[in-house]
Amino acid sequence: MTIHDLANYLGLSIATVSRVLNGKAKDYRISDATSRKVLDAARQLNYRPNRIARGLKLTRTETLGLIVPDIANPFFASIAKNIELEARRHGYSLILCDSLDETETENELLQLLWERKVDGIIIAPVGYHYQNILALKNRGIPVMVIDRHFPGIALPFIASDNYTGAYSAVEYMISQGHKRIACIQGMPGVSVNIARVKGYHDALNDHHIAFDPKLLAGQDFGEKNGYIQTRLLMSNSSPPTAILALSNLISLGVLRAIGEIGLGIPDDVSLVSFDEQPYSAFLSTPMTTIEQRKDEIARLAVHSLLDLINNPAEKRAMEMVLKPSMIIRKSVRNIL
Amino acid sequence: MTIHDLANYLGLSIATVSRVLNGKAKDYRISDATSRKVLDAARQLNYRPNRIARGLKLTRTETLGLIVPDIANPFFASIAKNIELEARRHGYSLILCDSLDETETENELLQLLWERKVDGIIIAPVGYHYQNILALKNRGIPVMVIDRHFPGIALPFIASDNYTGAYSAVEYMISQGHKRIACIQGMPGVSVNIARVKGYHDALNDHHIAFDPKLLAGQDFGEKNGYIQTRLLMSNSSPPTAILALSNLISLGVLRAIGEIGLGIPDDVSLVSFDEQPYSAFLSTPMTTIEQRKDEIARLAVHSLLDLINNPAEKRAMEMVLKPSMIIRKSVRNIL
DNA sequence: CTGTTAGCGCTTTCAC
DNA sequence: GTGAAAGCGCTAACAG
Repeated sequence: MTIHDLANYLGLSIATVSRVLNGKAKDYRISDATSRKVLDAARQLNYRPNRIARGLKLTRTETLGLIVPDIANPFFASIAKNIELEARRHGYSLILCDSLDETETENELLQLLWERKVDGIIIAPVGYHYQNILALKNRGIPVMVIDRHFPGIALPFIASDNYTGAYSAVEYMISQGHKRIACIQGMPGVSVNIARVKGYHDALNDHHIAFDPKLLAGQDFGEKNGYIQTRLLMSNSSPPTAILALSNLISLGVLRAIGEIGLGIPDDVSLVSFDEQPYSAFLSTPMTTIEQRKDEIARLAVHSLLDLINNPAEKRAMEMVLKPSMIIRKSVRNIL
Repeated sequence: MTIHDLANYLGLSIATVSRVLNGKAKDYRISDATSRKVLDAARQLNYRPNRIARGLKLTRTETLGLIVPDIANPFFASIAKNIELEARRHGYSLILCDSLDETETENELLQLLWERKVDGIIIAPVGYHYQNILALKNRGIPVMVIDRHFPGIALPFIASDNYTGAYSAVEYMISQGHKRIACIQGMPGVSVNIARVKGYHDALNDHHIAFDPKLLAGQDFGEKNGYIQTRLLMSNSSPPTAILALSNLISLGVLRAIGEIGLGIPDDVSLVSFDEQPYSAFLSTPMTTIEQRKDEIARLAVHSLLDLINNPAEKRAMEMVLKPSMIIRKSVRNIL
């Protein structure tokens, strides 16, 4: 069932049919009678336009690409959901790509999305490499970077104010009497991580607590990293009394390690984690977390991207930073 | 940069270029010299075929559609990840669609994927309505149903043995001395739910425990449902000593309710939940769960679908059922 | 061994 | 008010 079949059936030309179907009947002064006939027949025969053909002709696919480091991570899954919904509301479909947190895979994915002629890309990058993202943008395909980003690079982004998030978490722990506060970080060199570590560092500094390099550990946002670093940290001669985990997965690793050692939270160690999750309140100890506005990040990403797509003229750099909030539960002990 | 530009640049015809690029140099006895020149130029000029044009010509887009009820649910997020990875490994991209667990949305999505000419569809259906899925299959587009399915309908599916999962969970609780075992179910009428409820029912029966309709409650797989039903159940004149939650989200609701009432797990109520999660071991009480082979479901779904795509002749119905396993932790108390 | 050409299904300019 | 025809970028049948 092509537009041709439909035109034949109606005894009209495909041009007329196409015009009616695209709501351009008025523009071409097509008679109401014809219009109605076309619409009725289309419904009757259940005609659906071939979007591939349409895309080729219009050089516009009404498809967006989404690249995330790990769609199984509830943080990204939640963002992906909101992006899909918002995109669909505007007539766009989403091609989902998981980069496995690998730069090389990410680059292949970028190529792929180019070949597939998506109208725009939303990417939560691995974070080490922006060349290919920039290259794509320069080839004319609109890009929005979310979460991890590249300060100083002309790539529009939406991110949380990670610095403030970490700063206030540490300040809170200090207010509860903690002085030996460890930080288990994600990937060093990645903006999100840099900002959080700086927040950690500055909060310590501003409260006249010397920064102990031994208490800053870790190298990625995964669970295993949280586990290993906690085991290491706690076997230290003077272990920390509190830990700041820079991701939801890391804190799961902390939990596993602490449990295995036979210690308790917050009795033996206090914990604050980035990324609120549905289960955060129901953990062995309800966890104090730094929550990001996932829904807002998604909504803004789609809107800004569509804006970029529809107004390619405006080359203004967009940088949006959202304030996170702290949800205080019971994982930090007052030791004053 | 089209194939035309490339051909012009090389002083060759687009046919030759196309053939080399598609690895058909041998078939057409194209000289090695020409071949090499084409390949080199393609790399040099960073030529990438336009997949939209290719798709139109070949009536094959190398794209799969994935419809899930809720991509933010870690169960589906995890499946989606494995599907995306496996599909990509075979050269396919994935269009992600979230049906919001609504039949109407699901139907729109099905239409959309048809318009977009995906080569195949993997769908975790809402579960109430199979007509449109069947219609699509009959229109010639291969479909794989996963998770919830439609017994007796000619739609290939991959699912867990939910009956056995529930049966063994209940049997285990009985072995620990429980007799008043409640079941908080998901959407009634949905295959997954029916099978689990039947397993619950039969296990009770086989152990000579009368089924009490008051102890079977709930109407969807969400957290809120788990919460409400638990509150209701526990305010009963003779509350259950154990609860079987038919989804990961439901058990989160149970946890919230039990906490609010001021009771403890497993001291006051025991709990077994479907769907193992990364956090299951770290909850207030490490939770005993029924684990499904998410990776295997994903892998099989992609392989079977590609099989269907490549061998449309074989119309054999595929029905694959995977055994779940029980992970015993500490959420069930022995009251013997 | 390589080139010419006919579409895939659609939108839109130009013509009447 | 409507239609004919060009062409989006690609593949493959046919021709040599």
